[in-house]
Parts: sequence; C-alpha cells; structure tokens
Amino acid sequence: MRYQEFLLEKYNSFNLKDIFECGQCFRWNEEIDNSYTGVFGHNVVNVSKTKKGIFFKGMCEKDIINTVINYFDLERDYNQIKLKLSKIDENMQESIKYGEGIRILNQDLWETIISFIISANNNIPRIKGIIERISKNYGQKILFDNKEYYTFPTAEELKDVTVEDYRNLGLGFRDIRLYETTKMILNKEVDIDKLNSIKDTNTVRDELLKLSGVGPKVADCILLFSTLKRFDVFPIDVWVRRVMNDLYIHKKDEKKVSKKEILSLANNKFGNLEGIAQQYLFYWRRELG
DNA sequence: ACCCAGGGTCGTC
DNA sequence: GACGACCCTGGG
Repeated sequence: MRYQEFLLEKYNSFNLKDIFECGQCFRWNEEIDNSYTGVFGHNVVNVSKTKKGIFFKGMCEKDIINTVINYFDLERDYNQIKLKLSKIDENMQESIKYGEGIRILNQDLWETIISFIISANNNIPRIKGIIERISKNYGQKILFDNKEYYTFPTAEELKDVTVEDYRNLGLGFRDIRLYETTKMILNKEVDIDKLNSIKDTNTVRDELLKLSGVGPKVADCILLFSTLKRFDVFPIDVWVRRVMNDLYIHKKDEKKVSKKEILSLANNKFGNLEGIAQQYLFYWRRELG
C-alpha cells in the first residue's frame, strides 16, 4: 500500500461525470475541483482530467498503472462500440452523444452483488449512504490525503453481522437479503469464484438468481457492471422501461409494457451490445428527466 | 402535513 | 403469472 501516480495521455471515451454518475457505481464522489475520488478493492484513487491527459493518484495495493487499466477497462475500444451502436438509429446517436464518455467499469463481483441487492426499490443517494456505512463499520481503513477511507468489507468480514445490525445501518427490508446472501456465498452454496469461467450468460444468471435479493434486474446489473462483464444483458428498471416505451413502443401506460416485449426489442435492435446500449439510454433518460 | 417514488424482490394466491 | 407488501429518505 503506497502512494502512486499515473498520467494516461492517450485514451478514448473518458468523461468523469459520465463514468461515475451513469449509475453503475456507488463509491465515487466529486471533489471541489471537479475531480472524483473513490475506493475499489484496497485502493483509494483520485481521478482528474487535465490538458495532458487523465491523471490518477492515490493509495494502491499494487502497481497503479495495471490497477487502473484493469478497473477502467482501458484496453477496450469504445469508439468502435459507439460507431456500431450509432448506426442503429437516431435515438442511439442522441444518447451516445449525451453519454459519450461512458466506460463500464470492472468492479469487484462480491461488492457488485451486495451493492445491487441494496439498490432494490431504493434511490441512489440512500444506496450510497448505506454502502458507506457498511464500509465504515466493517471495512478496512485507508488514509489518503489526510482523510479516512474504508474498503468495502469482504464476505468474511461480514460473517458475524446480524440482521438487526443491518437494520440499524438503515438497510430496511433488505437486511435479511444481505444476511442470507453473505451466508450462501461463504458456504459456497453459490461459488462466485467460478462464475467467470462459465461462458453461457444464462447459466451464470441462473446461479446469481439463487441468491437472496437477486432477481432478474439485479442479476443483469451484476452481469454487466462487475468483472463478469457480460454485454448480452438488458437490465430493465423504471427508467429503461420509460425510455424504451417512449422511443419504440408508445403505450399510454408504460407500466403495461411487458418485460418480454422490451427484451426481444432490445435484442433485435442492439444484439450482443444491448448492455452498453441500455447504459447510454438509461443515463440519457434519467439525467434529462 | 401528506403523498409519492426510487436502478425490485418476495411470498401468496 | 399477477398482486400487494416491504424500510427508508428526499422532494413536491
């Protein structure tokens, strides 16, 4: 664990706000100078955009360059992805123009599972607050820039936390879901270390669906936003239902649009890039209201 | 003060 | 397969 810096001079698709506020992550916060600071793994990193490039600095467990290349998925060519999606229709062009600097992060699988269980029927400020409190109570402290940061606790670190403890942290009805899922992962009822080697996305989804608090929407978010990195998923929440109805389906009551209808539409239009398409559409619609 | 909605899931019918 | 219940918080 030591302080390190890294300047990334050549890059494509990298806007701080787009990456950190498109809804994929909950532990990055904007600073007064418009940079962002976040915790991932045993790292605390501050990212800023300068004339010379993207500047990363912070406390890292290993080499900051490899850490950042992996986490921000820097070897993926988003220009190619955006070009492909832009050819689909004007809606995609608009949404990509709005979120042109989005990158999907490689977030820790365990942390992503827990984070999106917490996200159920919840709003983003509250989700972030809950995750911070869990980290502060059960994670490990890292000092950076004279401030205290806390890692997201491992399953082992949550081993003895009770349902009541969770309730006291403000989890609400999600308390028992966290408790049960942690137990299931610890006793390998679901072996999350083996998921990445399974090729078929539906097989991985079925495993995730065994976990308490993981339904179709949460499972798809985990598949898309974690190191599982599956783009052939299409998480449907209220915003995605809204934007898909407004753009393509045009029913009076968006609640009456079936999931099946949205899924087949998305698959036909966006193919195996539907996950990324979903993220442009979601961010565009949610930010513009 | 009151109501509504939020990156849904679960148990029940 | 549809339906209501569920904890909590911020905003109108």
